[in-house]
Amino acid sequence: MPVFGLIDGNSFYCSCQRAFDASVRNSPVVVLSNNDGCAIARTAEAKQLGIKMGEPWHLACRRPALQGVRWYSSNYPLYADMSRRMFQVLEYRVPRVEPYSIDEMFLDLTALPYDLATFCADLRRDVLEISKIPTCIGWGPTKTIAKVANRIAKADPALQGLCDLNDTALRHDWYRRTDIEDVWGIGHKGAERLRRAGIHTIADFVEMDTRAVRNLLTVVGARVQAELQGQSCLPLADLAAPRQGLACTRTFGRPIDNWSDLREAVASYATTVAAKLRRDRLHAGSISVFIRTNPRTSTEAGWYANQQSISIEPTNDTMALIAASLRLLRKIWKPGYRYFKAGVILDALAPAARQGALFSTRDPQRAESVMAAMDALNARFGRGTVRPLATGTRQDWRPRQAFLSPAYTTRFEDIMQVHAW
DNA sequence: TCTGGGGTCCTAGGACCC
DNA sequence: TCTGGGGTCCTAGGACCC
Repeated sequence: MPVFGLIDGNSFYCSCQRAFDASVRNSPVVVLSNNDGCAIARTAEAKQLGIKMGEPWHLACRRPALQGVRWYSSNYPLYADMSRRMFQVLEYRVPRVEPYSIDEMFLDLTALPYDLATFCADLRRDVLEISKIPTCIGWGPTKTIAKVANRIAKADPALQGLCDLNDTALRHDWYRRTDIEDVWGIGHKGAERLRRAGIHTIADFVEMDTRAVRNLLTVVGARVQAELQGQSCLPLADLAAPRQGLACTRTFGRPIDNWSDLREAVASYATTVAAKLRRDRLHAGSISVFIRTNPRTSTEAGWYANQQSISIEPTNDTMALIAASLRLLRKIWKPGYRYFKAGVILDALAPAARQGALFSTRDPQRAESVMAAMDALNARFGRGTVRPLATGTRQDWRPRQAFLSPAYTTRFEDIMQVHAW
């Protein structure tokens, strides 16, 4: 019988901020989405004050009850690096670890020669001590059950951050008390359908006829059911699956109503996504661009959204991707609208093995050395040090990040200084 | 003034073919 | 008289995840 564990960082982004700023260690903390739009991470104290996930922050921050709350713009380089540190601690202690998201990792706890409750308690302590991230761990015979266990560990403080759902009787006791919507893979729509069929708890769901589940929720729901019944369908993935797509999409700091700003924005999104492509040593064979006005504030006449994609000769050259994205943008752009968001999406990714196209229109070697030089300079002196002219110089459409903390672990200028005397 | 970004997987339906 | 059926491939869109 396999045993899967799931460890996840409590209020992960907030905990990353707290790790470097002792002054907020006891305050309610909130981390905002890109563009400082809404709350996407809240500490327990912030949740207690009634701050909701996804709450528009420009409204919420005025509530008198939120006086003592501290908030930050999101700082992804910091969170990604903290995630890597957490992974390292786990990798050293657990035979196999599968990173699932920035703050969650599945653990292979099968046949460990230890008492699992003691082992996991020690694991939590080590992760907290070394990577400064408080966590919860749940475990059971399948990934989906481990997710349920983790959720219970998080919700019930009496459990001290740990929950064991290996035992069948104990599991069914929790199944009776847990809403089916709280299960990994059952979303809002699925739960609504199940409710209409009289299914409310996990206990109700595991007893359903499998064909009925398949009818209501397709094969995906049937797999969730099997996993909850204790039959493992989702193995631990040793190797990260190859990436299928890569995107850079952003809401502008202010609406854009002219071609030249929009062109700059799309060119710089293409530049960002091309750099990611090279970082992962991939080529893209397809590119799409979309633009849209704000559906919340546009009248029907003022609303417009469009998208176009094309296949391209596989490349990771920034200049080629800018050229392609601007050709697409030219096709969908219409004057007279206030655009609020745009994006560049790459698909048909494949390893960037050099495969000398017979009738290539570019000089791949020249492009490659230019890109390598650009990447090296940006790695050495900071992102955006060298970038194509097409990305503009003022860039005053960039998203707002008014409450950004330093990138404590990934920028030389931002490393903390400690004074001892 | 003001409501995120980046992914994966599945299905339905159209185009095309024999 | 009589107007099919079954396969593949691709894409758009939905649902879900963190």
